[in-house]
Formats: sequence, C-alpha cells, structure tokens
Amino acid sequence: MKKQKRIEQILELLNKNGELTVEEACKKLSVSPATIRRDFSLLSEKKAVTKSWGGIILLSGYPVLDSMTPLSQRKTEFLLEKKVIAEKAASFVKNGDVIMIDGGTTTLEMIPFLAHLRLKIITNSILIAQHIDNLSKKHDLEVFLTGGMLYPSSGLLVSTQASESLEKYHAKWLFLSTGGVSKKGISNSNILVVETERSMIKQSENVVILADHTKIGKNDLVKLCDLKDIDILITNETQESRQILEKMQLDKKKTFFV
Amino acid sequence: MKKQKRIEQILELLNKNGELTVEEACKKLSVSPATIRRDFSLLSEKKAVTKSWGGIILLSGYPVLDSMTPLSQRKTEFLLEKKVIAEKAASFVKNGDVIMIDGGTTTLEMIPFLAHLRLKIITNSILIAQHIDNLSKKHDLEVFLTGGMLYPSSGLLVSTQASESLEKYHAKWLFLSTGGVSKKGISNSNILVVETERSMIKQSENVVILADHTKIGKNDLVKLCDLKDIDILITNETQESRQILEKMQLDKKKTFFV
DNA sequence: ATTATTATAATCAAAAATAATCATTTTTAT
DNA sequence: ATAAAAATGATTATTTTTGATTATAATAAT
Repeated sequence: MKKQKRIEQILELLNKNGELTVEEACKKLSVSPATIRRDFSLLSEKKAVTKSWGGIILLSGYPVLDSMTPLSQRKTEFLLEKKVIAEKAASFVKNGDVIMIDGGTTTLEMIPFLAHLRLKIITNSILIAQHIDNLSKKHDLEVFLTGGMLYPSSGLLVSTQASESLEKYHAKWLFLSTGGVSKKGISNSNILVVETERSMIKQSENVVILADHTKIGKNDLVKLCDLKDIDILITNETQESRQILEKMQLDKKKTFFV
Repeated sequence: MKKQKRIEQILELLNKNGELTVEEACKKLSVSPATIRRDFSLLSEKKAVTKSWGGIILLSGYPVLDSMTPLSQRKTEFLLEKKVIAEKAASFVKNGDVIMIDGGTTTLEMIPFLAHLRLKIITNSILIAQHIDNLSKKHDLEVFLTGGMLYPSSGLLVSTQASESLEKYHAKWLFLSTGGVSKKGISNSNILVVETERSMIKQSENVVILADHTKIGKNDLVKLCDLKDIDILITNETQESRQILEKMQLDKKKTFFV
C-alpha cells in the first residue's frame, strides 16, 4: 500500500472513533509499528492529530489536511443532533417563502429538508449557496448571495458591502447559527460576522436560532442580540441544557426541544 | 499511443480515484515506468497534480464541491492547455495588484499560479472564491465576491446587484473567460453573465482574455465587446487557430501564444 | 519507591521508487 | 526522402521508505 493512501485510511479510521491505537492501525493496514508511528508523527506535525501514549486522537475542530478530508466530512461532531435541529427549523418554511440562512454547520444541515420547496434563499455563506446549487436540481430554489469580503477559512462574507447588500432584501424567516445562548443574549465568535448577522436580523420578520446543547448557557466573544430579539429557539434536549434554559425563563412558546 | 492522448487518460484515471500509482498507470496504458514518471512530472509542473512517492494525487485544495459531486464530473478536457494559458495570464500580475477574475474553467486554473502573491481579488464566481480560500493558507490573498443571484449550476453570480457591487471596485487587471473570439468580437453563452462581465470591464484598466484554441473563430450567443476593447489575448497555438487569428488582424503585441 | 511491562525513539540495512543518462525508435519538418 | 527533433525504454546511481533491532522513556504493578 502506498503511503498517501495509507495516511488517508488512517484519517478515516480516526474519524470513525476519534482515536486510533498503533496496534489497531498496524493490523488494519498490514504494516509494521515503526511505519505507523512515522505516519502518526507526520500527522501530528501537520497539526491534524495529537499524539497520546499508545496512539493518536483527533484534534477536534481542527481543519484536517484539506487534500484528504473534504469539508463535508469535517465537522461531524454531534452531527445527528444538528440534523434533527435543522429538520425542525426547516419545518417552519412554506412554499413561496423568502428566507435568510446564516452560515454555520447546523444551518447547513437544513438544506436537504428545504430542497423540495419553491423558495428564495438569501445567505452570507458560499458553502450554503453551493450546497443548495448542488442539491436543488430542479432549480426551484433561487439563491441570493450577499457580496463582500470572504472571511478566511469560513466561507462567510463580511464587510459593509455584505451588510449594505442585505438592505435590498426582506425575508419572512431568518435562520441563525450561534456560538452561545445565555441569559445575556445570543453571541458569536467573530465581530465581522456578527455585523452581517445584525443586518440580517433587521431585514427579517421572524428570527430563528439553531443551537445544539453545547451552546446553551455559553457566552461567545461578541454579543449579537438580546434574547427578546429572537422569535424561536431550537435546541436538542439534554438534562443539563434543559435546566439552564429553564433558569433563563424564555417564553415557552418560543422554545422547541427536539 | 500518442502523448497527448495518454496524458488525458491519466487525468481521467486520476479523476476516478483521486490518486494514481505509477504501477497502475503502467499497466493500464501499456508503457514503461519511465514514461509514466515523465508524464507525472509534467502534470505536476503544470500544477495539475501533486506528486507523492509511488504515484500522484489530485492537486490539494481544488474546489471539491461536496461529497455528492463525483470527481469524475470535473472537466479535464484540454486541461493542460488551459493550465498553460492560465500560467501565462498569471505572469502579468505583480505583488500588491488588485485584480478581477471572471468565473470559468480556464480562469480557475490561474489560482495556483497566484497563490504565492499578495493580492486583492474580486470575482463573480463562488468556485474561484473557494479555491483561493483553500489554496492560500497564509491569507495574503483577499477575496471579494460580488453579491447577487447565483446562476444555477455555474457557480456564477448575476443580476443588477452583482453589477452594482462591482462599481465599488477598481482593478488593474481583469481576466475574462470566453465562449468565442472572432472578428466580430468576444462573446459568451449567457446574457446575465455577460452583463456582469461588462461591469467588470468598466472597472478595469487592462482586459485580458483567456481562450483555448476551441474558442478561436467562434461566435457564442451573446456579444460581450469588440476586439478593440480588449488589451491582451492569450491562447494556445494550433495550426488552425493561428491561421484564423491572423485573418482577424489583431495587434501582434496584444496576442500571446503559449 | 522500585521493578516489571509496555510504548516510543533512534539506528541501520534491505527493499522500493525515482532521477539521470544514453541508445533506440518514432515523429516532425523541410 | 532525409535530417533534425522529440519521445521512449533500458540501465544505473541515488533517494526514499520500510521493518527489524536496540536503547530509552513512560506507565503500571508491587
């Protein structure tokens, strides 16, 4: 087996379990421990994995070598939860609606659930735009992209141009991804992105937040808006997240657990 | 088997699996390892592939749309010719320039040849934007995307919004892909795309046309501009295309054969 | 804390792949 | 038809990769 192929398989095995032992890799790939160790070291140098005694673990959230791992395979953490949240969010949308979709791993999962509808979709994410284009073969989904500067490694458009171009649109629904939901409000990690999101809020009738349980009770770097500014919160239920949310005293009609 | 044909087959085999070993290529194409290695080196020089011990793999960072789009659908026709044209076009660009890049299969190939520079790039193509984002790890390339409606299955942004947003930029160079180059002028297949391209022309100091030999002497559906409106034409030389171009009496200094 | 066990790192020789060279064949131009 | 140029395959030297061996370091057991 060639080296390149082997490295790819190692990453695949790693993606499945989040960790991989030298022994296991040896057996599955039929090479000596020495070779596996060299491969692990190489991956560790490139910051794709962290080494631990006995094997390697996935450095979560880190963009693994691009050539090997397509973006679609990358952020698989809590993917199932995200899909369920996304499906619920998509259920609000009706034929003929105009909607805005903020860029994010959870909002991206909405697309398959929207593909059968006739919609106009406005987004600040080239990944979402592309995903829609790929999935909607009948072209019943019209996609409008905000212009602006592409924020590196995120696929998101930012800058005043992005905000200004949004002023030309009105939407019935806005679906927002988020970095944190707490009593203090909704927050995200990047100020430039938040500015674009604020413009989206201004132009939308109903603001829907998609937040998996890891986001509940968290505050991210930049505040986006207050809790009162949002219309619907969709999240997945865990004991912890439910408790925190109850303390936040959100309107029950506003919150959906899936 | 002819060299040209063989190179094409290599790219096809590569597209099927994303990688190709010397051994495998030898067997399938019935030539010696030495020849295959020479072919691989050539492709690697043209930035079509990256070499690895034992074989070659697709150039990392190529805009993989998502897992649903099979690699085999990617255009490899005349890829090498396009690469050479793209390399020549990129050679005009200097550090610090502001450039516009129109969306197209040939202009897309310019990106690897620009990745080492410090540039601001304005484009109407989400594929080009994404490719730059993937390839430019140091983020010395700033990407600005026009807004607007995403024209289905093309990755191109169109509509008045796209045109209007372009009015905010000025560029030293504009690199245009094209559907046809003839005595009657430059033409393209889609009227909406052409309108965006006209706005790009207005905002640029130097207009460069990238056209492989199949485009020479052809007229596509929509006229974009006259020959006098362009500053540089880059094309690959074939007996036929050279003859046609000579009849067109273009300024010799304007035309570059590669 | 000390020893036993196991994992890793370093070193080296064998195997595999590549690059360089050159003679031969094929293609191209005149 | 002939000479020049380009491409090919075989040969050889060089480089990379690999697995085995041995020494070192980390964990586990007593």
